Amino acid sequence: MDNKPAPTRRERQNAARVEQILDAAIRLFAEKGFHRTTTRDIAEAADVAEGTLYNYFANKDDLLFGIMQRLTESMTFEAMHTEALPTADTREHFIALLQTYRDFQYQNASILQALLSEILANTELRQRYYQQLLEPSILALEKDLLKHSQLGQIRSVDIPATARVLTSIFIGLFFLDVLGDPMAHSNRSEIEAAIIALGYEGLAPHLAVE
Amino acid sequence: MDNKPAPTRRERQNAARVEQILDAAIRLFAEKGFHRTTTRDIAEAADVAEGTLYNYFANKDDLLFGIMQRLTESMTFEAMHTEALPTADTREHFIALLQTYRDFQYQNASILQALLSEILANTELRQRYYQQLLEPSILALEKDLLKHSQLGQIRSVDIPATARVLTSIFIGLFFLDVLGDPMAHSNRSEIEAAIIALGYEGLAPHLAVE
Amino acid sequence: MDNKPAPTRRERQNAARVEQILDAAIRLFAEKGFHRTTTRDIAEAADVAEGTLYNYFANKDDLLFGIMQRLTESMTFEAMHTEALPTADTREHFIALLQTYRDFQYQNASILQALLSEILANTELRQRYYQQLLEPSILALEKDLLKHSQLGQIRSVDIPATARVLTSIFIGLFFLDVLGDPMAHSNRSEIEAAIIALGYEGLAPHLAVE
Amino acid sequence: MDNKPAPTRRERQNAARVEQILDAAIRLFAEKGFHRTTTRDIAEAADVAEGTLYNYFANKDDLLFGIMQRLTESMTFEAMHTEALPTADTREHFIALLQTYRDFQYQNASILQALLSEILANTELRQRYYQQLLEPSILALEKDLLKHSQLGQIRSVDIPATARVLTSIFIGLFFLDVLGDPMAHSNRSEIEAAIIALGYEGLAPHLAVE
DNA sequence: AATGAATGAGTATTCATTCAT
DNA sequence: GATGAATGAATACTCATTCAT
Repeated sequence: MDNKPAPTRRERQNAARVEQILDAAIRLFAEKGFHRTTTRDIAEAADVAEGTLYNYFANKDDLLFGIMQRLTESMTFEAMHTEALPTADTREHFIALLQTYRDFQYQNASILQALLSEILANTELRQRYYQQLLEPSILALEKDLLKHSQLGQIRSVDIPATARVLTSIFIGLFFLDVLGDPMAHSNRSEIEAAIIALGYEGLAPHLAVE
Repeated sequence: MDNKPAPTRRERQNAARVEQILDAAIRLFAEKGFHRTTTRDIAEAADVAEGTLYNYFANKDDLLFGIMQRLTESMTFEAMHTEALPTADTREHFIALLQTYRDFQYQNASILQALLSEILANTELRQRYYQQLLEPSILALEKDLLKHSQLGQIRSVDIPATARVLTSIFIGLFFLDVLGDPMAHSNRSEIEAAIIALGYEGLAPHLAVE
Repeated sequence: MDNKPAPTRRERQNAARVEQILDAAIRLFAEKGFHRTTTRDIAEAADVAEGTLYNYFANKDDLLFGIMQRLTESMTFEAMHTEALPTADTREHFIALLQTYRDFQYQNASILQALLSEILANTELRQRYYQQLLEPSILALEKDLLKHSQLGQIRSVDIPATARVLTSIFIGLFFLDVLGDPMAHSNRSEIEAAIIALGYEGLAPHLAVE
Repeated sequence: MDNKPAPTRRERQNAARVEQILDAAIRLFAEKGFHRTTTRDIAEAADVAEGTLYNYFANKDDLLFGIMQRLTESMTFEAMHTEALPTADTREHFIALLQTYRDFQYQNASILQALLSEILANTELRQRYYQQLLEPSILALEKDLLKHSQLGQIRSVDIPATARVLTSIFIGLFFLDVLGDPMAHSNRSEIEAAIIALGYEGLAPHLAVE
């Protein structure tokens, strides 16, 4: 069934080198930003010679794309599997959804911080990020909302707009965390409770239908 | 009451130069990012000599702080005046609040884009941004929520957490816009309607109390 | 009559810097070749900072073009003025022509050596050299030969071909000199006599018409 | 008489590898020059690994010496055999001599172009070239001129100087060709006729002795 | 205050050469 | 012998900052 040939030793070594270099780059980019990190820094942190970087990445920018690539693969495998989440109880479903996003952010915190700054300043990276990660994520959310809407489990709303709002919450929270907001950093569960309270029950003084 | 002396011609000229330089820097930083913008670029765009920049700003980083300063003043004067917003009808109040944020983002779009990237990568700037802008904004929101909560106009919720969630929405939306999401860019009013629908009424299929 | 404004001090300084840098570059390129000369070498020899080079030349290649430019101007002013040479006695005329070429080569020996190597390897430089220097030189020679031919002072020959042969002699002699041929270096006058003997009287055992 | 043992298969393979590598190097050096050609380029063009180059040549410079060596062997076998040229008619003899030089240049055009640039910039190569190729060539020419002079077939001239002039013509013509002179490239036979007209009969309006 | 030429430390990238496999 | 990944010294070029005018 699996017709990929077993990777040769050389291929395994190559893959290991790529990981080794990306790990170092991610750490340093997250710490001090892309531009303040030199290729020498990366080489030292990865414990290879500077020239070796260029055997695996065409140039410094290409490291960013490599990091993006890793994030994309991470998302494909670990997040967005909303189908696997419990659907019977809608409230539970959204709680599970929140957890999925939170886990994704936690597991990729360094990568996200390493990328975010450059995403804002580098047009090509920005487009790749939107197309490979953000748009698919928004579309998955739309699909999920649509399903629950059709089942009558949520009120009829503007689904694309709502998907944007939810996505904004996740992005904004990550931002708040990076910016050092103590609560965003340490009280994530309370914030998630507030998201549920806000998004599911609403702020209005009302009576939810049982 | 106003004991500032009237600005002299010299002071007015100075202030004009500062604005002229900051305008150029904001435009260029927003366009291509802080690191890809050279002091020569800025000097040319501001129509002054490179050396002149250093008569008004200590160094290149200081331009960022100058931009931050301008943003802070903008916020102090234009946003956060939640007290001035109508309070009688809570729903109307929140709509007005959304407009306030939206106007602030629109009027300062270039500045925000110019700053955001570096805020994520520059520790000192990050801290200033949090202390001067984000924290006051969150606190104002908390105060506002508290007032409406005490008046019984909104349900009892975790106010600090809810303030973070609302702030995240605004930040995240700006992000989506910058990243090129077509809806975040062109259908802001629909998204704001979704925020109200989501945050005020909630997604749950319920009966709002009249 | 001269409507060029007198050069300002700054302009004079600029021109002086350009000369200072070109002098250094010529010397070093002639000594060790273009590729074995670093921009640091040039800066040191010219007694300026490395960055200063780039205030006057776009890049390292541009130094070659600057050197070419100087050679072109040198030729325009000093050589190719065959009209000024005595024409009454044809033999004398050709001797004077030889002297003109020799003087040009001597005065520009370093420049020529600095350029020749790269001319052979750099397509753009090669084309510029041919168009700006070699072709005009060949054409001037053709014109000169034509004049003497029409006056009946030389035999009827294939003028373009003969101009190429004469040009080849001058180029080839320079080459021999650079390559270290002792005679080409030290006995130029004997070689010039041989050129006259060869080219004017010919090798064939004959009787020249009086 | 030939006491070289027959080459073993190993030796033949070695020689073939050397040729394969030199062929690639010559082509690339001629195309883009020594310094703009990387060892990787050469290895790829020769279809061997970069490391393999170093089993046959000590370093990159050594490739130049290898190319020189090939040129020297080419000259030894193909050119300079002036003894074999017809001598009865002197004019015919010089025409045959020109052909010999022309053929040598045509057959070794790539090699010559590959070498010439570096010969001007690399002292050691320059000396080798002079000693192994140019000087022998000049001496052979001197010998030839001396023979014809003693036979009374050419006028009495300064033989070493004349040999230099003739050599210069051949070098200079190659140069003109490389530099893109259309006539030097396409009308070689006319130029050779001009050389004979110039060098044998002379430019002076005279009567050649039959 | 304004200028802009000069500075030189800093940096991404290249590439000849080595050497473990 | 052949390979090609690893190396790291070398280098062209940039750009924030200074300072003489």
